[in-house]
Amino acid sequence: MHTTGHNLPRLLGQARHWFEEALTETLRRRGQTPVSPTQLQLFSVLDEQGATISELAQWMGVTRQTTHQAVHGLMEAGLLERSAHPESARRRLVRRTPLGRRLHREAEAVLEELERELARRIGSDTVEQLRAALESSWGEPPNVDESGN
Amino acid sequence: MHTTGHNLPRLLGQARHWFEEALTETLRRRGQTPVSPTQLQLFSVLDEQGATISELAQWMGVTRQTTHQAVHGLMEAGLLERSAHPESARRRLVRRTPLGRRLHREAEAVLEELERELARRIGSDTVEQLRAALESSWGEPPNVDESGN
DNA sequence: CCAATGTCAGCATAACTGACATCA
DNA sequence: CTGATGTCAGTTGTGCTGACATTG
Repeated sequence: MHTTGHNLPRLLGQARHWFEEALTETLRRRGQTPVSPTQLQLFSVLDEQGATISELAQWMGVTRQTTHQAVHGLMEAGLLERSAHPESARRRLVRRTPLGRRLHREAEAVLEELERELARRIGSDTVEQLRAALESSWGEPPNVDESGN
Repeated sequence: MHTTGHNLPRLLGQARHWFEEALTETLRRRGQTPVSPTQLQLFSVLDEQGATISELAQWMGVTRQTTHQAVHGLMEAGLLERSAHPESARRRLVRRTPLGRRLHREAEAVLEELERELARRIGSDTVEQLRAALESSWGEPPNVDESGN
């Protein structure tokens, strides 16, 4: 693996890749509708009540335009639908279709199974510590320089 | 932040983004030669002895072609150079130029400082546990299904 | 008029596949 | 000849910015 032991961002990237590789490969082998990592991420931030494109964009940390195109792709795949927003005419509510809900549940289940498998390999306490560290409030990315920091 | 608390891959992605954002922004503000995240990754896997493109590709987990184009960009920026390989004429050794070595050292220093800052925010023991979890041997991405697993 | 929202169009980057020349 | 290596070319996906219509 050539793990130098150093370089935290690279280790984080590899870990994320481990999950995404296993998840998309599993869904693919089950013959599920193909979804990109980005689309899966959008899926995971969407709750049952639905949300607007702008809200989704904020939660994902990307632009409205990027979100728009991801939503568009998922609508074409029949996994999302838009309906009128109850509070305003210029907002549209994005929600999962029944098919989308099925895929979402399946993906969540796979992720949970992956986490259990990981716990079997490196220990459940290690996984818990990993999760705890990642869920801590890291705050904004700092400036290392003399300024504010 | 809308952290649902769940979804490990997303948490991993955010954490990696925290580092990369801070690193590239810091280097940019210092007026360093602009380098993309991919190029920084290539830099971090390259050791002092140099390596061939194929080796770099394996270490990064991408194709030879992708690696080739990243190396090409870094050569144009004057950060890498190629020399003849001592063992074979068809292989070329990729190495850092003196300028490249400077940038590499600087980036490493920034990453270390970022890790210290993170320790200040979430606790040094938490960071140590994070690193320990990531450095554990996760093995190959598993198949969740009935097959081999 | 102003601000937020959604949309369309175009661009940049970085990954991929395919094809091919070279050389041990 | 075969396989590994490096390279060139083309394609795709995904992010971005800019511009704009709509609406509260």
